[in-house]
Amino acid sequence: MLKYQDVALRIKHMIYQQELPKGTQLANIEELINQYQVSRSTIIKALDRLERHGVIYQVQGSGIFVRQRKKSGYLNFMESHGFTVDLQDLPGSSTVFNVDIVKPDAQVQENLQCDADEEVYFIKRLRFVDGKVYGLEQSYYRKKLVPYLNKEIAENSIFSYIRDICNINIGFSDKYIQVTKLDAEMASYIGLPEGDPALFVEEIFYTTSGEPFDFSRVVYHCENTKFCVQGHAK
Amino acid sequence: MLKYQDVALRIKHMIYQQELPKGTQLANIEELINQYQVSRSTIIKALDRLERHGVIYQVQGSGIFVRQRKKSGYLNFMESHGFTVDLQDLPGSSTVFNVDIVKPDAQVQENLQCDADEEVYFIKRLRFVDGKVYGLEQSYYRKKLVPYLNKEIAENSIFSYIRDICNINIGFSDKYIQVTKLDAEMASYIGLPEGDPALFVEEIFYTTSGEPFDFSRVVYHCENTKFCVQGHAK
DNA sequence: AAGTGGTCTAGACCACTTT
DNA sequence: AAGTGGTCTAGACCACTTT
Repeated sequence: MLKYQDVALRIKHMIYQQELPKGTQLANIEELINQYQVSRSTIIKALDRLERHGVIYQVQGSGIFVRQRKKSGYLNFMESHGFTVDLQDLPGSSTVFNVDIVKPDAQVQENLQCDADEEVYFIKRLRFVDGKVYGLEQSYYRKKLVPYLNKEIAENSIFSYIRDICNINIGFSDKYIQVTKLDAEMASYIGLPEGDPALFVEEIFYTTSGEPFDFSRVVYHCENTKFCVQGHAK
Repeated sequence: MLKYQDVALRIKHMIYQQELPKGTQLANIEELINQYQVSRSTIIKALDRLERHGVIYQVQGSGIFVRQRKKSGYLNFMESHGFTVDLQDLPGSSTVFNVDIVKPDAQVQENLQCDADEEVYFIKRLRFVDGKVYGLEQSYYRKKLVPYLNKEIAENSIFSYIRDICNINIGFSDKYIQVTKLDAEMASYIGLPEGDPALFVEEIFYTTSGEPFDFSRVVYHCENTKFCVQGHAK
């Protein structure tokens, strides 16, 4: 584990375990250097990370402060699929309908940057958080990069499997977001009336080396899913 | 202007002006050090910024590459209000209905962390991008921090005014996102049928020193606004 | 083995806020 | 004037990929 990651984690845990309220000032940089026995740059890198994740904010000339935690009941929009996992994660599960090997249609080809004859896994599953439906996911994985998948894996976390078993490093993603009305089929899966509003997100996931390995479409249940994004001008 | 900001901008401009396609490899770090005559750390900080903004991706041991640009027709969700402005910005305008000084109700008090007797500006405006309605915005600004506002300012960019004239440094924000159905009033403003789906975003903006100065609610036109988020695991 | 990005350090100096 | 975070440098060494 890298030093700056370790320091960032320890500071984050300290804030959450002690339940420091928003606005609480932390020790200054000199003190943090002594506490963690690392260089100034390493402390600054750790603090930068925490700032970008909405844990703290730094004020030049003044100090380092605890930021307000997101209101409860909202999912973290940036971490909703695969990226760094939060501390207070809610329990999730899935009902899997399909795990098929198919040929990609034109749209999937374009998003996964692959040919018509390259095989891809197609998985359709209903996802639950805390016992409630939160969305219907339909995703395509390139077999070339994810050679094996089955129902059991899809019932748990596909992303942990991809990371830990396939040794794929997840690098970045492009998310495309819009709002739609549920059609009859979607409505029946989600358990809401046809025509109800829904958030529709298409996302392409890339490995750290820039290869797309997953294209997914998710329709979110409009009542059970609300999101939060803690942004930063930096 | 700071060196790393300058270097980041110059690299970004270079990529966009030369229209380098995705996957194009840039010069390596040693060469960049020579080209821009700054230290290794400054180059790395500049590249980090570009990576987080979705312009490039770096692969350890391999190189620095141009990332795919977001598909056209999608607004940048992270920069949709106040933060760094993109190059290819579309022209925006607003129709302003109210610029009133009011006392905050309970919810506004909570979000702006202020008392019931503190005065706030209440502004209601319909926003257009590229000639099309994209949302109805209702926002509250603390008079203590933004002492003066009028219709003319609200017809243009309130955030540029706040930054450049009020000398407020915009630091970070909390966004809360959900999907709803338009009620009769919203529908008439937006120009869509009642009951149509809409994205509803509440956002609290803070100064760099952590004071909330703006609480806003925006209802987005579901057909005219689609968003993109280019995320990164870092 | 050579090339490329990433981490980490010590230290000088700058920018901004608080006393 | 003192305190606090931010920038920038030169350089050693590590991790990973390509040749």
